[in-house]
Amino acid sequence: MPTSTVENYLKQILVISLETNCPEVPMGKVAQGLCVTSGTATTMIKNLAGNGWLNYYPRRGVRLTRKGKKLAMNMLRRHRLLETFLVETLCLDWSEIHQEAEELEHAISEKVLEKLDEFLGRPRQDPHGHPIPTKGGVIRRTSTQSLLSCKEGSEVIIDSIVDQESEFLKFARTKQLFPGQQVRILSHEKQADAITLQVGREAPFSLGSRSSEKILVEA
Amino acid sequence: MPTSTVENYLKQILVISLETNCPEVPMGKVAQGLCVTSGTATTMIKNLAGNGWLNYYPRRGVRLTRKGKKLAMNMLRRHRLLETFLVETLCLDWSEIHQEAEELEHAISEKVLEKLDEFLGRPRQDPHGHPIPTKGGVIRRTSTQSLLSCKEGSEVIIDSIVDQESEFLKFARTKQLFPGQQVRILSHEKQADAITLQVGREAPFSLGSRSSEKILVEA
DNA sequence: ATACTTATTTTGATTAATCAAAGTCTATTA
DNA sequence: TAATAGACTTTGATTAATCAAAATAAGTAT
Repeated sequence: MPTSTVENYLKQILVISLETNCPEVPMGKVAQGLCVTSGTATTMIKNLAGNGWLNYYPRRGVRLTRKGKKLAMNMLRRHRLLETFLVETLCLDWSEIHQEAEELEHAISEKVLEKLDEFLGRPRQDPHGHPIPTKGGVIRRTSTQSLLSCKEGSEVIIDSIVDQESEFLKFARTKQLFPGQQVRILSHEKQADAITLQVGREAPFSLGSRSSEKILVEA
Repeated sequence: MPTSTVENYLKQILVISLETNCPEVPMGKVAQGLCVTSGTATTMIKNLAGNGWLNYYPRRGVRLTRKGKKLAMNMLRRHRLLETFLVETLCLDWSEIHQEAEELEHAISEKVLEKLDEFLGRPRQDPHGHPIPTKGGVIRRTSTQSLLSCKEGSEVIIDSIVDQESEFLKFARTKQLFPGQQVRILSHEKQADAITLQVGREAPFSLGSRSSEKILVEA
C-alpha cells in the first residue's frame, strides 16, 4: 500500500505533466508543487524510482512508469469525484473544495468511491470543468487552448479553470467565469499584455496574461 | 493540530470508558484497543499527558481531561455521522462500514462535517444504534442493559450492537438482530451460559453470554 | 576558456510512531 | 511472608518524511 505521501507525489507529477503537456517533469517543479525543499524531493523521488513508480533521470527530471501513472490517474479520479460530491451534494462553494478533497482522496476506499460515483450519476467532469478519469485510468483529451491564444472578436466557451487557488476562483466566480460559460473577446493587446472580454450583457473587463492562461476554452 | 494517531488514541479511550462505564481506563485496554504493543501505548500516553489531553496515573491507567474528552467526542461524532452517511446515502452494508469511517473521520473537515450533518437531516443515532454526539459534545445517556441481564419470558427492543467486527455484525443481520427490532427471550440458562430468543415468527435460536453482552436492549 | 548563476544532490539531524525484548512493580497465591 | 504471574515501563532500534546547509554539476555570460 503506498502511503499518502507517495500518492501525493505521483498525482502532482501527473498533474504537472498534463499541464505542461510533457511527460518528463523537472525536479524543481515537483518540489514546488508539493511545497517541500528540493532536497526532500530528490530523496523521495529516488525512493519512488526504487519502487518502480517512476523513472528518475538525475539532474533532468522524472517520468511516471505505467504503474505510477495508473495510481496517479486513480488519485486524480478520486480527487475530482470528491470535488464533484462536495459541490453537487453538500453544496460547498466551488472555490473552497480543493483542500478538502486533497485530504479525503487518501482516505476513501475503492469500494466507497465506486458507490459515490454511482450516486453522483457517473459524472464526466468536475466543478472546475476538468475531466474525471475513468476507473480504467482514461482521461478525456483536453483539446483546448487558453484564453491567451484567442483572437480579438471571437466567441468561446469556457472549458475549465486551471488553478487551485481559492482567491483566483473566487474572483473568477464574481466575473461569472466558469465551465460552460460563453465569453466574447473584445480586444487582445499583445503588447499591453491585456485581454478585454465580456460575459453576456455584463460590463466588459480585462485580464492580464497570467490570468488568461489559467482559463481554458473551446472555440 | 493533533495527528490522526492522537485522535485515534483519544477516541479509543473514550469508547472504552463509555463501554465500561468508568472514566479511568487501564493501559492494557488502550494498547489492545489500538492494536499496538503495550510499550508503544505507554510512550504515546506519556506524550498525550504532556500535551494536556489526559491524565496519566502510572501503572493504573489514564483519564481524559476536559480538552481530551472534547476532541474524543468530536471524533466519535465524525465516525458515527460518516457511518450513517455510508449506509443511508451510499447504501453500503451495515457490517462493512466501520473501517471505512475509521479512515475518513481523520480527513473530513469541520465544515464538510457540518454540511454532511445537515444533508443527513441531523440524525440522532448511527446505523448500529449508537447515539451521535452533538456538536457540543453531548451524548445521549444510554440507559440500556445487555441481553445478558434480561429475564426469561421478557420482551425487549434492541437499542444497539456493541461490536465493530464485521463477522459478528453479519451474523446479527442474518438473525435479524438490529436496532429497533423486538425480541422475545424464551429461556435464560445461567448455568448453561445460553439465552434462547425469538424474533417475530422466526425459528428460535440461542446465543452464548459473549454474544449476548454485545446486544444492548431497552425493556 | 573562465567565472558565475542556478538547479540539483548530498549530508547530517529531527520528529512521530512503532516494535521487541529486557526490566520493574504489584497483587495474589501458596 | 516469599515466590511468582501478569501488567506495565524502559531501552534501544527502525521507518517514513522532512529540513537546512554544504557540495556539485550544468549551462550561460563574459
